[in-house]
Amino acid sequence: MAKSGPAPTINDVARVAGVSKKTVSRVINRSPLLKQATREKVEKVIAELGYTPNPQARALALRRNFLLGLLHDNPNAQTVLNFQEGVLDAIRDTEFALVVRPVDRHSPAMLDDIRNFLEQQRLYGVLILPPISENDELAALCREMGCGYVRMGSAALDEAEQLVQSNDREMVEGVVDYLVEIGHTRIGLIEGPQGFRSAFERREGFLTAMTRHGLEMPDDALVQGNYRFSSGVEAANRLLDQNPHVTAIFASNDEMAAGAYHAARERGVDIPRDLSIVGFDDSPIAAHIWPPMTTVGWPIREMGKAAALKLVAPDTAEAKPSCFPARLVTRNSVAPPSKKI
Amino acid sequence: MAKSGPAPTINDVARVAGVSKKTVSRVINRSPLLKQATREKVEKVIAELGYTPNPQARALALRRNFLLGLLHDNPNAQTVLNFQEGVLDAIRDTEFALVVRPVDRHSPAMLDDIRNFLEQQRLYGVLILPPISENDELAALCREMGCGYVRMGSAALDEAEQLVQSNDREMVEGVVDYLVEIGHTRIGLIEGPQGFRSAFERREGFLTAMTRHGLEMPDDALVQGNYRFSSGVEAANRLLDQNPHVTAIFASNDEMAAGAYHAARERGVDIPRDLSIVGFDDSPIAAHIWPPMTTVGWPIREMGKAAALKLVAPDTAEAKPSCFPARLVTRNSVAPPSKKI
DNA sequence: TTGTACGCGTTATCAA
DNA sequence: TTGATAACGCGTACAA
Repeated sequence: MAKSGPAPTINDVARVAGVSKKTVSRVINRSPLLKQATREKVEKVIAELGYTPNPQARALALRRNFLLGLLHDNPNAQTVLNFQEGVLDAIRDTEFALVVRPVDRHSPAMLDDIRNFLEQQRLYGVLILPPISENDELAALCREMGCGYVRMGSAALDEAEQLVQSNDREMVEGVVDYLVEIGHTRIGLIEGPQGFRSAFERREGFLTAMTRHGLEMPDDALVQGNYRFSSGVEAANRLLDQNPHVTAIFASNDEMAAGAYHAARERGVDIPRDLSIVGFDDSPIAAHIWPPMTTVGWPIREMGKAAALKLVAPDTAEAKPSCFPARLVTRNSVAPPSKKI
Repeated sequence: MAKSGPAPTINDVARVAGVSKKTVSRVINRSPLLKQATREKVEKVIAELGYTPNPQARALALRRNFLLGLLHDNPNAQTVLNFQEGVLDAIRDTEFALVVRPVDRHSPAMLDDIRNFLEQQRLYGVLILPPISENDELAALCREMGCGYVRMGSAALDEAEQLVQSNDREMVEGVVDYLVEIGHTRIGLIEGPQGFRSAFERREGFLTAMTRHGLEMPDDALVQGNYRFSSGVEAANRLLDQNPHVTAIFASNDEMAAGAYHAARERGVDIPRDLSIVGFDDSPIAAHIWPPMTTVGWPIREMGKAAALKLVAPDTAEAKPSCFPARLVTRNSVAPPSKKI
């Protein structure tokens, strides 16, 4: 280790090693055309001095920062944080750091804001979470600015190099299959808001499976929510107002599913005896609510890690996959329909 | 607005304005010794050209980045994200950006990691969330590195300039007062883990109030958890194993309180008829669980904003307060004790 | 395979 | 009050 004091610079290393600083620079940047002996000599000095390159100087010279940006528009907290953890798994012990940037997709100035942000920060690349990951103009902006990007989504939004996705549609088909298998025929859907690709995919999966099973899907069995708890309450109330009401509900996310729980409780409808509920996300609420909720869980942290690796180490094996299958997490909110209804 | 192309630099501004670049620099940095006319002339050119200083170059010259760091060790997701939102409220439309850095307080290398991080990134300042905000060595490290810092906590961990805190102890006293007022005398406490100042403060508040009311606090009415759901389940089971059991439980956070809900349900203990429960945090689970939970909510987002302002604009009024009182959020998990027990 | 000289865009020193 | 010039630490032509 070096003695404390002003941190050693590339010049110190060059002087001590008896080479030019360009040679040191080559070692740092893994230039292939270097004699092995030189490289080792320099590396030894680097270790002795405890030298690390100054990121600010590099950023200035390269016109590019060793910073990854996380762009998101307020999906649920757990998703953002899990993804963040994954990104940090990927860049741990590297020179990269993560800067977080929430944006407002309803603001007309959003794209300009992001443009300024990218122009200012000169990011190495950005990771974009849904729902703004679905905005193609934003992706185009990144390309135009020469900023790497990876989008996270529920469908094939982009090329594999710029994408981590899950198989929402297929998973929801599986949910319906499961419910039908144990006897449900009247199944309600609480779908997510317009303009969210995840909401679209999940609805399509739902409807596809219903059709495949030859099941009717009356108009009033499909209610739209906005991914918030209260919209789940309202939607479930609409579904339960009918007589007879559906025996099972799939909600497009856990928060709305929790809202459906709430509505059921207020009416004295027992879960799962009188009503089965399945959510999507496997957020903490799903495990903590009573009865524990059956839901679809997606590997968000792994997706975050892979997304970051696509930017900082695109050639590693872990950076290759772009589809991350979700899985059904079976708990206690589903049962066969009771006969009495 | 400027035409697109390479962004204008300070040299462009200087040339067009017919001054030296140092003068432009003085304008940017609000140097007081500038003739008003010169300043206005330069500012006009800056506006015309759409010039903004290059952060990388500034960072290199100043040896300091215009970056705020958020250091946290995995408290709950909602807390981190709310705080983050507050920080971003504070730095919106400024040159600052936020970099997030989760750390592992159990790692022996934590302090070294953070030291490297600070040395590398040359942050303007860091915001530290509990529980690592309680680590005095970490604060000392920041001072040593010349890095501004603000800690968030449940007590007066530091000087007002480096602190945003809530009044946990007092609030929990209020919770006990409330429970006693409506008739509870046997109240259980599920406390947080050792080494968390928040856990300590909340316990002290609890015990102080119990003593003040002349109420007994048997050893088996106090159970320790670790702030996780499952520990809340276990703790509540211990509390409910007793006969007669407590008529009310205060849990040191919502997640454990939700665990207590779970335990109660499994035993057929009705909330709030047979058992009142109060949590702490006002996290989403509190509003979404059944029955909606009475809990203590603290203004995390405001705290985040104030904390950031203490670093970037310490002289503004909003940066002054360091204590942010929590408040009791009354919902439906509390009722007078039923007679039958 | 290695070194020299210069550029990146800003701030700081010190003299005018 | 302003300006010339030298840092800041690293990368890149281009030459050797």
